Amino acid sequence: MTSSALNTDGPIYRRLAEQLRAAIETGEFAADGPLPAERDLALRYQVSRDTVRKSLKLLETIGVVYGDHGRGTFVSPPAVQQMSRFIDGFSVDTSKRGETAGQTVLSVEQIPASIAIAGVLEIEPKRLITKVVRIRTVDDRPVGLQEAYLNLPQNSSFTLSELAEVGSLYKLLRARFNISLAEALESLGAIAAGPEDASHLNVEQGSPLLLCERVTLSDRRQPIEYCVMRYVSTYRYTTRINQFSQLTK
Amino acid sequence: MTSSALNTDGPIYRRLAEQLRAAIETGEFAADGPLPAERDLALRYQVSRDTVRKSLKLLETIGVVYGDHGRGTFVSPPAVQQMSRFIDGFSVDTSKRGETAGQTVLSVEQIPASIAIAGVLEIEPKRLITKVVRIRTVDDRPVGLQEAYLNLPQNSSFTLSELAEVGSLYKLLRARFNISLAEALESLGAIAAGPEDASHLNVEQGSPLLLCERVTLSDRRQPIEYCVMRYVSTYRYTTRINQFSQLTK
DNA sequence: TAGTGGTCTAGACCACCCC
DNA sequence: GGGTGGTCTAGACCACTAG
Repeated sequence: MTSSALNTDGPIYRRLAEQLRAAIETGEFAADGPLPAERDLALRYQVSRDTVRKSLKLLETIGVVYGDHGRGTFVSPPAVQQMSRFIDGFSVDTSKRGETAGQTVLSVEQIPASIAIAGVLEIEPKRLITKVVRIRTVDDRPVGLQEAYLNLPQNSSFTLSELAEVGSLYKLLRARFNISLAEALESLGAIAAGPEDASHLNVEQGSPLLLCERVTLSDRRQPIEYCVMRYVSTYRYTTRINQFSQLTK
Repeated sequence: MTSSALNTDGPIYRRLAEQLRAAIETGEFAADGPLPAERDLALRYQVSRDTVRKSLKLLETIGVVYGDHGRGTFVSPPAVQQMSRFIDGFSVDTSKRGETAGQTVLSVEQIPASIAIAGVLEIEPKRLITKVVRIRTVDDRPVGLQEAYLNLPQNSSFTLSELAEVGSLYKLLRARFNISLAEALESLGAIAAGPEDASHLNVEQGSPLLLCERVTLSDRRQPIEYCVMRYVSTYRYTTRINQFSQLTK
C-alpha cells in the first residue's frame, strides 16, 4: 500500500477499495473512464492481483465501478453511484441528494407485543418490546411517519433522549446492545392517508402515501426490528438492482 | 465435481452453486442449519477451497446462505431467500409468492422521443424509440399499468405479436438485438389514480397507486429502457438489502 | 484447543475484445 | 497478437467461536 494514510485498520482489500473510491471522487480516474489494469494496480499498490480483484468486486457491488470482460474496469456513471441502497438508508439517501435529513422522536416506550408483531419478530406475544415513533424530515419539512418495534434483550431499553443524542437507531443498537444488523427485508405499497398521517405529515386525508414495511435481521438472521413507514407523495424511495433471477446467466 | 449432471456449461463455481442450492431445496441441508465446512465441500466436490468460497459468495449475494466467521455457513431463513430482487422481477416475484403472473400487451409502436425521455435515455430528441404499453396481471386480475420506452438500434423494432409470444421483454432484447441488461435504477413513490389508471386497473379515480420508475442499463451502462409503472394499492413491491453505506464496517 | 470462515499470495491458464 | 478481465489452484496464515 502507498501512503496517503486514511485507514490503517481492516483488511488490505478494503483499505485499497477506499483509496480507489477516493481517487475516483477526486477525479483522478475520470467518470465513465477506465481504471488501470488489475495487474498494474497490483504493482502500484504492492499487493497481489487477487487482492486488487477483491477490492474491485467490493466497489462493483456498491455500484462504484463495473468490469467488462476483455475491455477493462470502468467508473460507473454518477447516477448509478448514487442509487445503491443500504440498511441505514434514509439519512444517506437524502444527503446524497444534497438535502438535509432530520428526525423528531415523538415517543419511546415499552409495550407488550401484539400477536401480529410477535409473529414477525418471532417472540411470544405479550413479551415487552420497545416502540419508537419518529417523524422523518427533509430540509425541516416532514416527509415520513415511522413506527419501529424492537426486540431488545430482556429487561433492557433506552430513553428518548438517548436516541435523540445518538441520532441513528442502528448506531445505538450497536453501541449499547452489541447488536449488528446484517440484512433487511422491505415491502412497499400505496395507501390513503388516515387522520393521524394527515396531521403529522401535513397532508389531506385520503391523499396517497408510500407505505414501507421493513424487517431487519441481525447477523445471525434473528428479527430485531419491525418498522412501518408512511411517506408523503413527494418522497421517493430509490434503489439499484444488479442481480439476475437465474444462477445461470 | 460429482455427477448428478444438470448443467455442464459455465464456470465450476457457478455449477457448484447450483448444486448446493438444489441440495438446500431438496432439504439435504436443513433450513437454518449449517452447511459442511468449506474444506469438506472442497474435498467432496474435488475443487479448491477458493472455488467453494466463490460458490458460497454467490449464494450469499442472492440470499440463499450466509457466513458467520468462526461458526460456519448457514442456510438463510425462507423469508430471506424469497426476497431477493432481480432485474426481471415481476414474473419471478409473483411466482415465488405462489401466484401466476401474466400480462396483456396493449400496444407496441415507434414514436419520436420527447425531450424528457430523450434526456433519460441519453439520445437526441425526436429520435425514434419503441413504446410498449402493458397491463400486468396476477391470477388474471389487473394490478399494474406499465409504459416502457426503449432505445433500440436505429431502424429496428419488433411487433406486438413477437413480444406476446416471447413473453419477456428482456428475453426478446437478448435474443433479437443481442442486448444484455446489467443494472436497473428504480424510484418509487405514491400517486393518485388518474382517469386512465382508473379504467385500466379497475379502481376509482384518486385512489392511491404505487408509482415505480425504472431506468435499465446495458452491460456498458448505456440506458436502454425507461419504464413507468403504476400498481394498485394491494400490490406489494418487495426487496432485500444487505449492504452498508460505509466501506468500513 | 480445535474447528471454522476470512485474507493473502504467486502463478497458471482461459475467454473475450480490439487493433 | 497483445491486452484485458475471469477462473482455478495449493498453500499459508489470521481472526473468530465454542467447548
